[in-house]
Amino acid sequence: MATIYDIAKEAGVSIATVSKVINQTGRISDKTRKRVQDVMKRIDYQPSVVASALTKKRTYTLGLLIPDIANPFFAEVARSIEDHAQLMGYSLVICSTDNDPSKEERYVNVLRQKSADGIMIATGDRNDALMKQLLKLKVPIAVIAREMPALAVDTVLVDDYLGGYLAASHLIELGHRSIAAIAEDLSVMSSRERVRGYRQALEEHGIAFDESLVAVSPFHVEGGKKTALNLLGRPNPPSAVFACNDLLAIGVVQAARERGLSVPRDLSVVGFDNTIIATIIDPPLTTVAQPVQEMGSQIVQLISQEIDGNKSSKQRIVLLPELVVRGSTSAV
Amino acid sequence: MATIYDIAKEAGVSIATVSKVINQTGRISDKTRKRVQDVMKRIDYQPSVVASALTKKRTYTLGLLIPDIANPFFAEVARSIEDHAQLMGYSLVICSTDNDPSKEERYVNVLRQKSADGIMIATGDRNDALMKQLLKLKVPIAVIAREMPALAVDTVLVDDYLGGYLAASHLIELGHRSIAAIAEDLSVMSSRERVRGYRQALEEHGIAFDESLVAVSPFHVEGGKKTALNLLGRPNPPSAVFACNDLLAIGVVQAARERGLSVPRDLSVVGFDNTIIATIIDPPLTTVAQPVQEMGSQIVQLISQEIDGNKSSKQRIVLLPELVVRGSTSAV
DNA sequence: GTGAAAGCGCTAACAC
DNA sequence: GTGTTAGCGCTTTCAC
Repeated sequence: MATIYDIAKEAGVSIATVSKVINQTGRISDKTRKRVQDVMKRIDYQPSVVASALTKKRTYTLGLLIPDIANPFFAEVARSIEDHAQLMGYSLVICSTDNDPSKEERYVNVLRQKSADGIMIATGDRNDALMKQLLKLKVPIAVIAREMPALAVDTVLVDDYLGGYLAASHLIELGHRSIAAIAEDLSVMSSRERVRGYRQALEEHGIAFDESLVAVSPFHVEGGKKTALNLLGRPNPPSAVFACNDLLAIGVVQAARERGLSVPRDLSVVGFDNTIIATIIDPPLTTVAQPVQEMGSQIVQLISQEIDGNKSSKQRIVLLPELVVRGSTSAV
Repeated sequence: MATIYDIAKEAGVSIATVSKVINQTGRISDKTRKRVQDVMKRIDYQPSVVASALTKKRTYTLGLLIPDIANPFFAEVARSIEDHAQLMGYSLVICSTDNDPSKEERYVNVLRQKSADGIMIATGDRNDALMKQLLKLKVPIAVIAREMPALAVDTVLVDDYLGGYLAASHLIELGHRSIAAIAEDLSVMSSRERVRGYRQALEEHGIAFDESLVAVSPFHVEGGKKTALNLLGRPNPPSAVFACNDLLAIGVVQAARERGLSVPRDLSVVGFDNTIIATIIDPPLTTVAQPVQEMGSQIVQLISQEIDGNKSSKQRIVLLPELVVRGSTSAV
């Protein structure tokens, strides 16, 4: 690998001069700049970020903590973040934690050792100890698609409450009165908010809230299916289900099928996230869309401001979800 | 951030000693080792990888070039690679290139500047210039799920030919005689091989190969759908379709539905990859499974050996695909 | 406009 | 067993 010394020698200047043309700092005559640039191009010289990081204290690397990159929703979020990060000159290190606090901690330590410029977090609601630590260490962090109510931290998320409200309202307008909800995990804020929005819609329309219609499920297809099978096996099964994410919703659709029910004729289903999956299944899923592109853009914005230090106070950016009506819902 | 000097001072030793306990090199008495370790723990000291990288020439970072992390197949591959990389002490920088040579080049330059220890490539078949360059630069590389026939480079992939053969044989055994194939892109080796396997199966069973039944399509759902609509609109539509990946297969299923055909009663469909999507749709998709876990494990193995230099020659590891029979295929 | 030199946090050779 | 010291490839002051 060529170093700055090779370039300097070849161009007949000092390494300081080369450094200045690389970083476009100081004042260099057009003539020497051109000469240096030519040499760099000819040698195919790539300045070492690791060397410059040592003095500049910048690695141009961002960590992304997510539950699982193989989960379609988070994969889409990651892609959006990657693109925006790239535009701002950052690379992305992905860290799939499975929401496991010990993996979270291990990954955070790796990111610290590698001097990541910032860490974006979409995992570990329960683990606010982690974030407190990061905050104390002054590591720039930003949270996406999660809510950390008690912590002063930059956040971008969707209005989950509104999302739940939109989903339930849609079903109510279609004439449904017995609407179940399947949540991922009520200890997770966003899940709770979605259910709260659902409940609010019911109440506004004078529908009594039935606690037993709210179920909690592991957040994958199987979980949704099992939970829905229970719900549908009740004496008075619901005519519609609001699932807190698309994977759960698919599970509900599968459960309906297994019970010999047709979606949407016998059972309406609304999901959440609007992942690729929602468009792929049959019937296509009515779901609450998160503006993933915008979220990626905003979080990269937030963390890069945080890194640059031109940021007086923390922000919480709340984006509005949108209901996407497809084929999995219909009038009773 | 605490440095090695802080630890040394606090523990009353030299920085060399601290370095030795960090790296478990040299000989240190148990007593001083313990003292140093205690201090490190107390201060929550994280050794700087960027500083050590400068002398060790190791960043413990691997680049992963893929078409799109939001594509379920590649997301699953990435997850597998991430896990195995982590076990070997490496972090993963993901680079979604959209198969765009200019993005590939940009990402490769970033990875070089950051001194990534190695680059894993699952993108850009056409772009063997890129790989030649990397090879010449002595950057450790390994290719996954792609084939670079003319290049001496470590590779792990599935036997695509066998995969196509398995898919077609399955359909033939079910009594199908008019079997279409939809390929992603015939300039891509793996696609070509899958079609070749399909063709071989036909010939072995004395079924005349009909060129017009092989179609090429953009590799997403919409593409598969459009292509399948054409195929199904022919005077003698096929009774079965082998699609070269699950996304295309979904498109075929959607097309069938649009034509009022039932899958598998009127049309059998086989996919490739066995992504989460195959299990989610209705009917669940019969598909050729790639052993994603094993592939991730193998490629990390290969590249880490390459990095460590204990590797005399390049290898090409060919894993065997397996047909997973689900509900999208049936006898004619 | 340009260059000399100190220093970023660490490793590794060598001395003791 | 432990410490001294010269780099690793770059940035940044400060002189000229």
